[in-house]
Amino acid sequence: MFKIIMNGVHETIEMETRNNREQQRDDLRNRLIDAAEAQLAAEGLAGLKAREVTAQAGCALGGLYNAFDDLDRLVLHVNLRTLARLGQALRDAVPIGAAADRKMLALAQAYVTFALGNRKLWAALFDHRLPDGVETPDWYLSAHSVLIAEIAPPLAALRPDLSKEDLMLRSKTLFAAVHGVVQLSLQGRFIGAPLERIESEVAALVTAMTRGL
Amino acid sequence: MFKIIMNGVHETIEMETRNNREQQRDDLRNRLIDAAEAQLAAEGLAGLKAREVTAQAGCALGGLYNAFDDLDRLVLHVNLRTLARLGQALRDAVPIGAAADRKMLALAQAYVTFALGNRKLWAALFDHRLPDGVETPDWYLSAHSVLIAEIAPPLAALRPDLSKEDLMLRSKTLFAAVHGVVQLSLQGRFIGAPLERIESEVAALVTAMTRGL
DNA sequence: CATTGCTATGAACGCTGTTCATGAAACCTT
DNA sequence: AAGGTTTCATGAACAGCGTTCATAGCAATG
Repeated sequence: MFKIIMNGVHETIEMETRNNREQQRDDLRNRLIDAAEAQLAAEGLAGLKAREVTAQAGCALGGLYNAFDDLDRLVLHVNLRTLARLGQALRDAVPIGAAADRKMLALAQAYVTFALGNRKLWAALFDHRLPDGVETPDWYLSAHSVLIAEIAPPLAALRPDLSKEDLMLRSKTLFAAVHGVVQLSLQGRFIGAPLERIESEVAALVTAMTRGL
Repeated sequence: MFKIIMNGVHETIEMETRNNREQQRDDLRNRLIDAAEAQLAAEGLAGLKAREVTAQAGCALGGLYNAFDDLDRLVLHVNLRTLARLGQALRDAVPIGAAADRKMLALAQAYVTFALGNRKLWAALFDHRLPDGVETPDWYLSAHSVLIAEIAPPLAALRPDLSKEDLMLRSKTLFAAVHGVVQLSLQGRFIGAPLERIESEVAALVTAMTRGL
C-alpha cells in the first residue's frame, strides 16, 4: 500500500500497528461474524450467503475462507454469541433468594422471552447441522452448558433424592421438554400451542416436572 | 371428460386403458416418492438431490417438475407417508382396556421406538422447512393430527377437569415436551440424554405430566 | 387420419459454497 | 536498511445445486 519512512512519529505508529497481523485477522473475523449475525437475524439460516456476508464485512469472497474453514464454522461463531446472550438472560432471570420452584418458572419464562425476542438467531442454534462426517468442536459443545447451568441448582433443592448424575440428566430432560414446547409453538405449523398460551403451558409443564415424585 | 359410446369388448379395453394419462402420472409420482423416501432414509434431508431421485425413479430431470411443484413438495409427500406409518405405530401401541396412565406411557415409548427406528425419516418431519413466503398446504398440516390423536382420550380420563379446548392444548404440550426430549437426545450433540436413558426420562416426564393438577 | 393438448426430455440458466493462482503486504533475519 | 520468507487479500474459475424452457413425442379427441 504505502511505506512509512520517517522519523519520530514513526515509532509511535510502529507501537500502534505492532500486532498488525493478528489484529487485522481478528478484526476481519469479527466483521464477518457481525455481518453473518445480522444476516442470520434478518433472513434466517437459509438466507446466509457467503457473497453477501463478505460484501457487508468489506472483504473479498475468498477472505471468508482465510478467516474460517467454511460457512458452517462461521455459523457456529454466531451461535456462540447467541448462547452467551441467552446464558446472560437466564442468569439475570433467576430471582435471588426466591423459592426453588419460583426460580424454575422464572428460568422457563426467560427462555420463552428470549426465543420470542431472537427468533431466527435462536432457531439457528437448533436448526443448524454440520455435514455428516465432521464432528462438532468441543468449544462449541461446551458453550451449550449455559442452557442447563441455571436449572440444576434449584432442581437440586426440589429433588434432594437425586444423585448428582441423575440431577444433571433430569436438568437436561427438563430443558428439552420446555424447549420442545417452545420450538413446536414458534414453528407455528403443526401441533404447537398458540403464541399467547406458550407461557402458561410451559409453566404447567415446569410445575408438573418440579413437583414430581 | 370422455363419452362412453360403445359395446362389448370395446368397453373392456376402454376400461383398461382409459386412465392412461392419470395412471402414468400417478405411477411416476409414486416412483418419485419411493426414490425420495429411500434417499431421505439413507442420506437425510441434505442428501436429497433432484438428479439422483429422478435417476432412481427412471425419468429425466425435468420430469420431477411435471409431477411436483418442486423438491419441497416431494419431501412433503414423503413426510406424509412417514406420518401415516407413525400414526399406525401409535395406534397399535395403545393397550386396549388398560389404565389411562399406562396408555400414555405406551404412547410415549412407541414414539421413542419409532424415532429410533426411523431416524432420518423422522428427523425430516421436523427439520424440513418451506421457503419463507410459501405457506404449508392444508392436507399436510392436517396429517399431523396423528401425533396427538391418541393422546387426548387417555388424557381426558386423567384430567376430567380440562375443557375440550384445554384438553387439546395440553395434548399438544405433552407431545411437544416428549418430542423435545427425544429430538435433543437423538441430535446427540448438545444437552440430550444418552440413548439408553431416553425411555426412562420420557417415562418420568409423562408420569409427571399426567399426574399433574 | 388430423389435430390438439399433455408430457418427457436434457441442455441451459442462475445461484450456491469453495478453491486456487496471483500479487502484495507484513514479519523476520541479518 | 535490505533481502527473504511467511502470510494474507483478491476475484476469477469450478463443481454442484434446483429450476426452467424450447423441443420432440405421444396419447386422447373429433
